[in-house]
Amino acid sequence: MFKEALEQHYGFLFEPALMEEILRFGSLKKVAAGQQLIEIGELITHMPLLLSGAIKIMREDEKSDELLLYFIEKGDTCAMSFSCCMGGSKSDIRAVAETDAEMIMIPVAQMEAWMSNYKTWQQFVLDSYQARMKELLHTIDTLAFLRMDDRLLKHLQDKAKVTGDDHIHATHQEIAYDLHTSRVVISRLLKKLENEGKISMHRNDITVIDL
Amino acid sequence: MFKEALEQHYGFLFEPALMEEILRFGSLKKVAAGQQLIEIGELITHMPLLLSGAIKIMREDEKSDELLLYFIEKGDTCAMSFSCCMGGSKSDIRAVAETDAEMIMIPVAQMEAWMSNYKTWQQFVLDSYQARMKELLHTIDTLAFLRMDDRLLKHLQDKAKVTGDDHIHATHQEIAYDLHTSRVVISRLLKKLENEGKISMHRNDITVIDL
DNA sequence: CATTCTTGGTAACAGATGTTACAAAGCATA
DNA sequence: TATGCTTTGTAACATCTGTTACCAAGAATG
Repeated sequence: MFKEALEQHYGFLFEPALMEEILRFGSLKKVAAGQQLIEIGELITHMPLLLSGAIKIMREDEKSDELLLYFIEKGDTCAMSFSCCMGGSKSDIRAVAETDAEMIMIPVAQMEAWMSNYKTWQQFVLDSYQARMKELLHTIDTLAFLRMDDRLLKHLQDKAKVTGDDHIHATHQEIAYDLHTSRVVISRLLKKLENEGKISMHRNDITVIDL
Repeated sequence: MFKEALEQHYGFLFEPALMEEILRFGSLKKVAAGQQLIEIGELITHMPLLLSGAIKIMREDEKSDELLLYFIEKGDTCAMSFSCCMGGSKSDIRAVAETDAEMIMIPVAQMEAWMSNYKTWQQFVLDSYQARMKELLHTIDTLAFLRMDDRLLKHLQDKAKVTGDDHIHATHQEIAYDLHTSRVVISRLLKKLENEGKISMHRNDITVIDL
């Protein structure tokens, strides 16, 4: 059962009666790193409460160009999934497991009921919206005000943080996709960061020194 | 009184009892174009319901570099002001009247009460969040996937739309601030757009042809 | 060991954007 | 009209980012 993990991450947020309901209607979902959770345009039927691991949220344009928006960690949920559920609309984003992850999936019907019946749930949903909004603003700051070298370093630091490991296992090409640039640009800037002593590099392994 | 305008833009959204309360607790605020409504870091005590005109929402970094996030029009509200109010936190954005504008200001205390008591208000707040989230995603798409010439044209089109006037009265410098670039770049690209027949230019007046 | 595939390094170039500097045009006002 | 201020045009250059091409190092496999 996932009772313990739920208690640990959400027990202080939700009232006992609501915890009961979550246990009753929620189902545990385990995913492996790299697995896709939601695709753009897909209808969302459940909302995830993350228990462990990290999820990366991506955006894509018509030309299939990608961009990493932000990571979601334990104790978080995806407020966008909520808004999509409620409105019966389709997902604006793609969600991919960054690490192995566990989450509780709540069906739409319950969410709507809880919104009226549980003050703590209402607050949780509003807080989630606010948190995601802040993340999006942060993403905008990064895009508008930083150059690629700083964006890259920040990305590596973020990635080290959510995985809890200062060793990053990713190819230059994968990083390039996240930041919406080309592999050559990433290789060039990584070399520069290494010369500046902020990272060290080996094949398929970047160590973030400047955390 | 602002009863008529309120009925017109929000009557179909809110139940009669809630309309009553809005009339009782809300106060009308009129602002002139260019006037600042909210500054970054400021504590927010009221939430606006826009009746007429348009508001532009700006972001700023530590170096006082600016960026236009999006416009708010009649029938909209600023979901971020809501989240700030509820959390008692400070504003992440600056709001400036793009045109003369009228709005109803709702005090924090009422908003919180209505959230529990009026289903239609709850829905309105959630819809606002979703709408603002979509705007932010749109802003991110623009920053990540478009080059400056397309961003500029899009900006001019947006501006024409919210003011309801295809003549834009702005200096190149002002446009440069909104898009976070330099005046020279804007002059260069405007000239290019003019050559392409998408706009025509005179001093302090750009006419958007390609709407 | 030889071969193949993946990954990373680098050069050379193109294009977009940012910067500085200066001139010219338009507007306002003495 | 003369003067000064604001706004715009443009050249020249620097820098950043993206693209293409090719090679080399490392890993995997026969």
